Amino acid sequence: MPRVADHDARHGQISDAVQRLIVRDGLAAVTVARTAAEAGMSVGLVQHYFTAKDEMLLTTFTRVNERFTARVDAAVNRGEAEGLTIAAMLRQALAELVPLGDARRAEFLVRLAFSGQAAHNTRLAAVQRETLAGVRARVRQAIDNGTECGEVDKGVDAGQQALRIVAFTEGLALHTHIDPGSTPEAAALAALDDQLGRVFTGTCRHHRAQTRASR
Amino acid sequence: MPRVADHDARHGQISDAVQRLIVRDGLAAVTVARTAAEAGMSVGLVQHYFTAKDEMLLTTFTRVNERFTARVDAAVNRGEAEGLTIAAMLRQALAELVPLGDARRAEFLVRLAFSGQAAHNTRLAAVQRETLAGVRARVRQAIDNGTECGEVDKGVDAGQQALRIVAFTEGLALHTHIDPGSTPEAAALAALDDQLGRVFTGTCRHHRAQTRASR
DNA sequence: CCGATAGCAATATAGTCATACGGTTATAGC
DNA sequence: GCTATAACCGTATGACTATATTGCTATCGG
Repeated sequence: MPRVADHDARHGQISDAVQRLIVRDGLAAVTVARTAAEAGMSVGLVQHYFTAKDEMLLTTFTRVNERFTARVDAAVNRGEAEGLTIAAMLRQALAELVPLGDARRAEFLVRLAFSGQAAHNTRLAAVQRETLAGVRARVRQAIDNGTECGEVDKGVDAGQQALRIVAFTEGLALHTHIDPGSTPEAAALAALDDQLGRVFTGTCRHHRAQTRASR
Repeated sequence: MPRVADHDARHGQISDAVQRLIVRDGLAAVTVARTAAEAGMSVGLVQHYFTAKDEMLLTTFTRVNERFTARVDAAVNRGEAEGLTIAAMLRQALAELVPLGDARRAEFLVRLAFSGQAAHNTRLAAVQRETLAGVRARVRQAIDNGTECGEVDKGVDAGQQALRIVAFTEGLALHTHIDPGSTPEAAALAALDDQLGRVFTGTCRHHRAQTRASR
């Protein structure tokens, strides 16, 4: 058969170009011509890999969310490996949502840009909803583990608290972005700690935290 | 002089049309031609009142934010008139941020749509930042009043808590929008109550709450 | 009552956009 | 080495877009 190309790599190149454009100039500035230029390829090639612009954006959003979820997972695994308390581990994981530093800031801008579109695009909305559900599920699992372990009081509703913790974190992230002046890094993280401290009130009985999520 | 028109009324008609378009089809679907049609006037007339599309959008965003802030104030005044506790009054005011019901949902969608744009438009960002600052200031004032009155413990940092409460509320609003299934109205309001309950722990000493903001 | 001017409309213009399409090149299998 | 076919490019096309422009109309001040 004819010559072969690494489709996944190409999709990645294009998605990365889209993300760079969004971060630099906003979602409205993303055109397929500009994306092609940014990715260093021709318009025709972008078309070859994405039948329509919609597909390109959906794929980009999906990939961003996957990477985002992977970062949260990585933070969880790292915390676990380092033998941190569940609360400390959650803190690291949730800090991934807040736009501190270039990487997180870029990711946040992309997710924010798509938030507006998702309201009128079923497929984008689904991706967004599932990502949110995933983060909530992980936090919920951590709280459950905390309950079993002793860091969390029995009787707290894990699902309810997970919802509140994630909501708080996202609001904090948004405000950090809108007005970094009155929400400096230290204040944001302190707020996060405080919120977590209201749920994680105890100390783990085991000497090693068991935080493996079902996944 | 020639015939006169009510400029403010025209601006209002056009802004309202823009808002309806955003709610129905998203910010990307807003064109001056469609706006004119939605407002029931000619393209030329829209141009007569707004020198550029940017101006039109900025004015729309400004008006939405003013209305939004006014609603928060109205809720405060209403609570005050009804002799509610400061906590109850704040609850009503903050509930205005959450997209429950058509009016609040529409307003939320418009604010969300502009959030993405504000990241790359200084003037939109300024409006957004000032609106946020206004809401925070009102919450802060309420907490200060609560401290004086006895509903809030002395020693709580009003600014810090106001920041956290507003952030939490906005996160809750966002999640209510993204996934109303797992964030039903009752759950959102309960979460809000819980968050407020962590700051407003006491009871007012005076028989009438003093909640007048400086403004 | 009249003319200057704001209000208002219709059309022209220049540009951008997503997408279609025709063509070239390289290579995997035979 | 031939050939089918994926990879890839450049440009054409037609739909929109924001905005400029031109001109008509109604009415306020004198």
